[in-house]
Amino acid sequence: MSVSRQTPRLARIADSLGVSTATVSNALSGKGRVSPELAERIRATAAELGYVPSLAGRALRTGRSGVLGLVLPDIANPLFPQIAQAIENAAAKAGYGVLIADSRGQIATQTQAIERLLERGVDGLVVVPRRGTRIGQLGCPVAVIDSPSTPGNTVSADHWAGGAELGRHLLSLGHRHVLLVGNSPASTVQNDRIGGIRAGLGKVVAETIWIEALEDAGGRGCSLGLADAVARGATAVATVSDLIALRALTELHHAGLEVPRDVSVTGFDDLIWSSVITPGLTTVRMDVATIAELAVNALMTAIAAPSPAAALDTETTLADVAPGERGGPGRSRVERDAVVAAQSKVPMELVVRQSTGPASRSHKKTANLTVGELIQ
Amino acid sequence: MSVSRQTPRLARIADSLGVSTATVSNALSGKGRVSPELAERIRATAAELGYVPSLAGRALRTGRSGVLGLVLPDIANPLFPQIAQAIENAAAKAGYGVLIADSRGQIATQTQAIERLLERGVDGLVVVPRRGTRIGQLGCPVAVIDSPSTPGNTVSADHWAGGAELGRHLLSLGHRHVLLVGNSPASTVQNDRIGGIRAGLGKVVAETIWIEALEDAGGRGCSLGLADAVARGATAVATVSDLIALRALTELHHAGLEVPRDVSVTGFDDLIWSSVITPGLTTVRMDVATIAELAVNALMTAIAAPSPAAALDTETTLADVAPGERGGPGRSRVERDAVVAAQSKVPMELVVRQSTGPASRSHKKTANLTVGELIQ
DNA sequence: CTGAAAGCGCTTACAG
DNA sequence: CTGAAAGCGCTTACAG
Repeated sequence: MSVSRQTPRLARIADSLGVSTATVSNALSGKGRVSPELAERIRATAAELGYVPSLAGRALRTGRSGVLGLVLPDIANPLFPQIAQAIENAAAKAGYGVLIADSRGQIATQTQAIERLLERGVDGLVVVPRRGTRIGQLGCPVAVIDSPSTPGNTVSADHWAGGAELGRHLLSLGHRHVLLVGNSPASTVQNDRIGGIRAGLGKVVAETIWIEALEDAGGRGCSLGLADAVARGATAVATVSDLIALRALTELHHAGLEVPRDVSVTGFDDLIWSSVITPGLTTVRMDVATIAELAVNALMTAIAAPSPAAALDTETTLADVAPGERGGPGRSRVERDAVVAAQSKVPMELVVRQSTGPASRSHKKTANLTVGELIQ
Repeated sequence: MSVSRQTPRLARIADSLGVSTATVSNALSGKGRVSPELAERIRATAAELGYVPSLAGRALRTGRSGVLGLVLPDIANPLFPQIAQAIENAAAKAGYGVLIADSRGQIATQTQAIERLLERGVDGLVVVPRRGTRIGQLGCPVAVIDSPSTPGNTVSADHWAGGAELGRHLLSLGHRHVLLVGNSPASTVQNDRIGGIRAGLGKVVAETIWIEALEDAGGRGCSLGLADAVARGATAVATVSDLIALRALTELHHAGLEVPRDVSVTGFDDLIWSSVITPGLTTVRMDVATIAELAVNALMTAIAAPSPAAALDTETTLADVAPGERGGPGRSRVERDAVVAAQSKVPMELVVRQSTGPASRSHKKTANLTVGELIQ
């Protein structure tokens, strides 16, 4: 591990070379106002001295912190690590740091989280909003990662297309009666996924159940009635997330139904354990890296541009800028105010594993008794 | 959502009240050098104007960024969300932000991640180190979250005690032959957990298998030989993580063994889905909130103290401080250099669910055939 | 109790 | 091509 040492400042480099700090700054930032030779010498000394620029000084002068904020809805969502990693990655590439905040369940907390990040002077915000929340003008560029159905400007996976591909997959396996399982109808992501699956399935009978509604009636962790659905003729259970798929898998198992022999099961997200379990879960994966890159790049553009992005937004608060406050260092953040304008959809990828198989009608109701149970 | 507005600076408050910025600063920071009445008026105007201090200005002046860095080993580890949330939470309480970085698989990346955070001027670092990595002197206070067996200064869950409690639980259920499943013998956390379980089990036969070794031979996702172990007389499979437990659960299921009737299964960590599956997984939960608080508080102490914490560490690099560089704003970070000294162990909590039950010897080998299979 | 002044480290017009 | 100067917003001795 590196041994700590006295971090020299710009002035020290300037002193040791007998030049001005301005020249050192120019040389290091590569703006080309310095002769190539001098620039080279300066870079060499900087490297030798182990110079690390003070972000605080730069931030104060430029009015930019070099930091992005990441606001997550429910950190308990296992998708979080993927997103956080991808964003951090993309941000690092752009030379930015990532400050995290989560809105832990509460809707009010989301606002506070954003507020905190804003107070810390983030240059931009990546928000994965809570269900039913809309992110408005915030005082800095914002990229929203959500469903494409979300009104406003977002970057997201094409949940609908992913669902459609999954639907076609099930259709091609001969499934003609599919049970769709979502968690909350308030989620646009889930609605997109279900809508896509339905479209992919075409005329296939597809009934949808929402866990939230079931649990309101039957209590947390209540049965999803999967065995009943199978008894009624369903040959596949398509869920909107791997987490729900896991619950379905075990409920079916508990009912003595075997996957995929008796019934196929699918998820969404390709969470870490989806490939570990037996049978492996057929699921749909989003390209988080690409989504993160789009979001971060959009922010970078908005941050770099003085205000053009804001011009694309009708609700921009440019008028709020006090006259005589324009330009110069430390200029109001309002001028860069903008919600990232590009609405992008990133394709999803179907991952077929063993949890889906041909629809079979041969399944016997008695299959839910094991030999052991018969003997006892 | 809040409408963005021109953020006024200290001077504006000072101007509008006809006082000096020094007085405003003093009033707002509550250092008590201002008459109560004036202080009150200042606070009122600040609130009215929507004053938000510039962290950049403060950072530059005080030499402190108000930000902590969080370095995570493998962000894919599902434990990450819990830790990240807990740290963010604890940091927010202390008025600190959290900058994330992950070492994505590579060991070298961990060093880079730390470096990046350091360059951003974090005041302290919380590191969950990669297996086999040791975190040395870094140039700022560091709190390591790992196993208590890790040499050096750490805060962690008492994995050993948690394992012991689990072992006693299995013992009390009558288990006399337990299979322990770990991932890598290089992990001190896993060794602690397994050591604890063994201790709790007392004289019970306990064999340990390491997945890493198995997969080196049998390939990724190979069988863990659980059914064989059961055939040899094992009545319980105790794993070092819920993720492994999930794999065990499905492998056992696949082999036609029923949990907990034929064999009990336990995990560690109480991941989100552990209560969702059927049967619910018996596991051991760490008090992440407490761990995070200890880590953050330790950092706060080290940050506040000029250097005392460093004095506790024999490897401190105090000697590196250039003479004449002590004290004053912007003073070298080296002086605050310190690895948090307190080695703390936080108790873990056993969560008993349906995946563990009494040891039963009555299990029939034929149980892995379902009626359906017999008929076909 | 209050204020004038200095300075943290940087970048950016502006002059030369 | 290079430098002197100003200033981002804050806090902290130091005087009064």
